[in-house]
Amino acid sequence: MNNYDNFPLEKMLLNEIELACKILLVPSGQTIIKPGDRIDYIPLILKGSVRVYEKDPKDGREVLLYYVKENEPCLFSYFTIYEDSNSDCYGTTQEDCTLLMIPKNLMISWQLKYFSWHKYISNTYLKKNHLLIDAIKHNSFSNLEDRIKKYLKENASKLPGKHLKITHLFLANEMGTTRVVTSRILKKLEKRNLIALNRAGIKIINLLGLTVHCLISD
Amino acid sequence: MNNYDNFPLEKMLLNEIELACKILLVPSGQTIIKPGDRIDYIPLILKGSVRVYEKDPKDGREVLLYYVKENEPCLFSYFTIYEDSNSDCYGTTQEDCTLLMIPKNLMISWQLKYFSWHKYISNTYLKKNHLLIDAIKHNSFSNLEDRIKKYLKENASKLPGKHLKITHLFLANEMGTTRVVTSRILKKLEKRNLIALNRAGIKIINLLGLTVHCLISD
DNA sequence: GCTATTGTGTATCATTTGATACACAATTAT
DNA sequence: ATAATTGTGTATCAAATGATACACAATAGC
Repeated sequence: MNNYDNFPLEKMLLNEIELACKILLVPSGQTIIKPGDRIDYIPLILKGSVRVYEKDPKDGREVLLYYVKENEPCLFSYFTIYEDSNSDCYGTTQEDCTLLMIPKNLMISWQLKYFSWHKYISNTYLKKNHLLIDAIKHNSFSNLEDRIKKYLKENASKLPGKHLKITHLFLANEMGTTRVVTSRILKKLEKRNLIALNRAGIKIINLLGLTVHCLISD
Repeated sequence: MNNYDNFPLEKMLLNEIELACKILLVPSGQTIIKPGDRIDYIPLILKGSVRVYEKDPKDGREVLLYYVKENEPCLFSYFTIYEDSNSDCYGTTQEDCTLLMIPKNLMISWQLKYFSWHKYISNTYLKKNHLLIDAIKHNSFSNLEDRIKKYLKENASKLPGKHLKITHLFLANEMGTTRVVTSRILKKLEKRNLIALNRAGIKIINLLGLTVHCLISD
């Protein structure tokens, strides 16, 4: 009946949550946190997703850190629980979001009081940590083309018609590069018949295993 | 009197530690963990430091994730506490190390029983998380030259004579690139009188703020 | 309808990084 | 002492990426 009782948490904790937390509805595209913001509440995403990223001090180019998805707390802000520091990243909703706003001070006491909460938070940590490590590996190991291919595959696989409705600029930001470079690579992929491009987005035709080397030149 | 009582932990917990854990002495350069290894004990570094990194499946090039330093647990292995998965990174001692080996199962119960332990572990998490984020930003934002400069500055500042005793190959691995590229950039820095090179290592002469742009061409 | 904005294609050039090959000096092993 | 190994310098070429500029089509706003 509550929309936040799909967590693996004790009933008592769920009661506490209901008493202490408020629910916030945020439309898509809203920046809910930015560098310098003070954090008093930890948003936990009940519905939707949030993109966490930073910006280059010089040219404003974005660097994607990770996404926070459904039933996950926004740990970018959790970093500030023990010390009273402020955020140094951006968090922008990618869809319409339902956020459970948890008062910061309760987070700690719950960790000690409820094992389920402790485990839940720890696991989210671990997951995000793995994502960060993956990002590092991916940035270091792979060239842009492979990274774009992987991104397209991962994000389009479940979509109807494998059609990703994003712009080249958005993809460029996801990759931490510029629009021109992205368009160039996308065009190259289209010429090889791996994807189809049009103004509505990118349609994935055939992106097989990660390192399928093209034997036919161009 | 114990060499692990410099943690901000309760006396009772320290007693438990003494009862349950063994101390391991590991010489420098030893790989204490590698991909596939099963983890039953969490090493906590009492003395020394451990380099945590992964390797490119293709050409074996290394990617540095972070260092674990004194009084920190090796969280690369902590990832495997809740699930029984294995390591997927390397951990190599950089100096002679004294490790406190903590049985995996105790980690969880202590987190709930001792607030000091919980806080200690959480803070280590947060620190490593920040390091990972820094690594991502640094890989994306900066070119090799800036990254090398930053690395030299950070690592040589406290050394006698600001003299770093590392080889070009080692530095290349730290940067995730090849020896030739590293030598090339180091030579460039030497020509600008920022560093001095010799077989014994790299001596830092003058590496000022990160983005001091050189106005004199070459 | 017309105009402004947004998204895309593409050419050109510079820079960075990577790959390979080779020379040579210092150190270590035998 | 000689040979093997390790560490470094450097030249050459290729590939990837970045920067800039411009054209043009689709869309949105008026």
